[in-house]
Amino acid sequence: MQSPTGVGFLLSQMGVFVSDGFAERVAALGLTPPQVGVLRLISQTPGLSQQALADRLGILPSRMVGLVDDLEARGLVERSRNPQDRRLYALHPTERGWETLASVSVIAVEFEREVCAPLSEREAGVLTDLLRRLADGHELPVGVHLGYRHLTEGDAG
Amino acid sequence: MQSPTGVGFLLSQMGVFVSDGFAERVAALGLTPPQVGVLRLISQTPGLSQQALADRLGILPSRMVGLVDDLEARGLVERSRNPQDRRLYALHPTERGWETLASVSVIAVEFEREVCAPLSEREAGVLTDLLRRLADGHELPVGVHLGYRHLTEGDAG
DNA sequence: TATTGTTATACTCTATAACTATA
DNA sequence: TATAGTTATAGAGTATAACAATA
Repeated sequence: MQSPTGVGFLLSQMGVFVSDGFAERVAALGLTPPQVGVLRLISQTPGLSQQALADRLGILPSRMVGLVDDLEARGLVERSRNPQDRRLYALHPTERGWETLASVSVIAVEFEREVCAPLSEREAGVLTDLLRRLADGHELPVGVHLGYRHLTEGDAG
Repeated sequence: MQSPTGVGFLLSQMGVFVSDGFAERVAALGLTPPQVGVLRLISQTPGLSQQALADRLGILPSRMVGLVDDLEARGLVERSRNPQDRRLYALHPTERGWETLASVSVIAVEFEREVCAPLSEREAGVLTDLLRRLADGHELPVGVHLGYRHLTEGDAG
């Protein structure tokens, strides 16, 4: 921990607070944050294979198996074989998957409101802008959470 | 994953980025972030017992044992028995412990500079202020990192 | 021979609970 | 009997490496 009053410490502290809060809220839907991330990406580009998915999220293929297993077991995602290359799956959200994503979206909007509650609307806007410029400046991938990636390829920091 | 453009997502994403970066940098001193937290608290209130320490950081006593073991093995912290109650230890930094803390401080200042590099000095000040008001508004303990605490007592979120 | 998905295994981190020594 | 510290065990989460099916 750096000086417990600096930007670094506050970012790290708030990051854990937000991550925990979000995890707690989507747990009400029976989901974990990594599952939500996978489900969302499948909805954005339906038909993707597991490894393509794993690649984009920085998750190991072996780990993706279990995540998709769970989503399939909950009836949120469908595995269909790609007839052109029967090694690949083509992943699609089910109707229930789309509904669940809508619920996640509602939760996210509400949670966003709670997180920003101590600030005025204008201040929240300023904060968003500053954070986005930080993320851009450090070349963080847009919309991909670092917490998903594996750390074996020297990509930490 | 909330909407990958909102404050919540950005805070979580930047939080991981900063935590990883800090961990990587103090690893050069042979330390982990929890060890740094323990060492710093011992320096702030020397003579504390292990359980008092554990209490303040939200760490389990059994976990504190290993953390102090490591710090002692590296010659950064001394365990001396409290003569009034021989069940308790009194923990103090060694001279090398104080030196290491100074090095951590240098690392932290430098890292703070790197994190804020994409912003002007004035903007970094605004960001600090907004983050501090968020942390205050959500009643996050000052200077205690949530990542240390155990989650068994329903205190997540 | 290379690639997708899978499984089996190991490793890290941390919580739980039982133990000792002091009080 | 209660408390500080310790140890031993177990559980969650994730990485590594070997494997089967398909190309």
